[in-house]
Amino acid sequence: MAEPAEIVKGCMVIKPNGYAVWEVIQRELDTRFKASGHQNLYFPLLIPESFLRKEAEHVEGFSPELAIVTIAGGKKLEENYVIRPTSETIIGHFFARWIQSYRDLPLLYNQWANVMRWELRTRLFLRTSEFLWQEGHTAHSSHEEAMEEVIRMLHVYADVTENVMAMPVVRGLKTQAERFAGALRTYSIEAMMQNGLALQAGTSHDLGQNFGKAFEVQFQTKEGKLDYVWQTSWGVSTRLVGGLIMTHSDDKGLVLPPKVAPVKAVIVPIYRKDEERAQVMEVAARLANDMGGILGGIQVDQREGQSPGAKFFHWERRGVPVVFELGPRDLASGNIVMKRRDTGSKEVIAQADAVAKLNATLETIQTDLFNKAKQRLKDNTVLANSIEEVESILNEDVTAEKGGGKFVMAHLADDPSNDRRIKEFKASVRNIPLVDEFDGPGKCILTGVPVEKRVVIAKAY
RNA sequence: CGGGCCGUGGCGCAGCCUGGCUAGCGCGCUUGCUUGGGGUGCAAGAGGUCCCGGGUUCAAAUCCCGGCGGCCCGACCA
Repeated sequence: MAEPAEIVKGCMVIKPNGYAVWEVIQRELDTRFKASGHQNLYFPLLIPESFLRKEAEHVEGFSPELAIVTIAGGKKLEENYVIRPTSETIIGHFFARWIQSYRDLPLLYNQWANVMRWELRTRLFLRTSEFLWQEGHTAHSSHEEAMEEVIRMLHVYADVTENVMAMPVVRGLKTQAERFAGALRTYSIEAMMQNGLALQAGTSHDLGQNFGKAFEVQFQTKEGKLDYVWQTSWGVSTRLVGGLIMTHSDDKGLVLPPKVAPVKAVIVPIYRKDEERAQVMEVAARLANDMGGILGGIQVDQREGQSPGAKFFHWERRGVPVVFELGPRDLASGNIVMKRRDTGSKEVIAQADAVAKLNATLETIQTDLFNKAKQRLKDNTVLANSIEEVESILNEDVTAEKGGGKFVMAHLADDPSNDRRIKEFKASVRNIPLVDEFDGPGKCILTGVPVEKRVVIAKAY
């Protein structure tokens, strides 16, 4: 059916229409990675359990959700393997062997892979036990350089979510309580879904020298001294597809921004008799070719035995940005009917203008979808100046059946005890935005200590 | 690990309480005709270990016992 995926035993089956969207996102990310000097490589799925234990915080953070292989080849293993929940440890192991000198640095690697985290509660695309992702892993000779990388990749993620997926995000620093297990600092991009809930859409970590020390990744500096490398890691997953769906879709089905839509436009032919069919198909094929053809994401719906109405619904449900209707009436007039998926508006245009109109419309849809999402984010971001206010805003939303979730901006100190207090409201501190769009410094609403800026508090997926 | 619900053609379900004819409905599927500018209509047809095992009974999808599987709600999470 139209659903892009289904779930079995907590794991995801991604169907062609869902996977095609992921492929577009992959391509957009990958070209950006390459452009910033990264290379793809691949590490094993199975990681010796002992590797995990080398970084104390890391193993503590991931233990509860590990899937472990204890038997292989019919025999109990001397040492268990874990199915990778992420690859920092095995990569640390190899970095130690590959890096000797500052001349070997930086190492800028990325891997496209699947990982497994045994979640108790799964949700299609947003939280499944197995998911596809990319994980970037880099090693640097200084903390400054590593931090530049961390921030650079955060912006790469935001670039793709905002400019390709039309999904606006808040870039920021995670609180200490929320950071990646084993990292010094974690940055994230946070998106707001249509119901106002937050979705962590990507993370970028400053690993400091934690893994360098745990795996003895040392290098000789220019000055001839030994030092541990500074590492980063960053990742986004198929969760992005879920975010995309929940950002733009409506009651009729998917709505895909043109830049991620695998199929950008479909021509639905309308005819009664065979000779009409032949004439319509000929023009449809010509127009489709002019518009870019099948490789350009343009299709003619040639299926027999389906009424045009059924075809319209079919493509609408799948989120195709533009659907054309072409029938005998249009052949006579030299026109074609163009319909936008996002607004539902129909326009009769000259066939001669079809290519130009399509391209212009695709661009319009792209920017309209982004602006609409951006406006929603803005409208549902509110200030709070006391913990009571935070609570009441967050609680209001519980009653609102179709959402009403908010990004609550408040001054809050980065202290795990403060995070715990927020958790009582079934919400969390999403991040501390890089750019302060509000009123600057203030006093923590819980402790009164001075803080630089407001943090984002929200309920999240 | 707590609380609730459910296993019946591919999918969604009814039937079960109160046992009894050939196990039914919708969607989907196949074939033919018809229709076609927003889910065409008609006709014919294919498709079933009623989750598994045991028990009660003349008789079990239905009642009893045991098992297995799945879903939803809460605490962990990209």
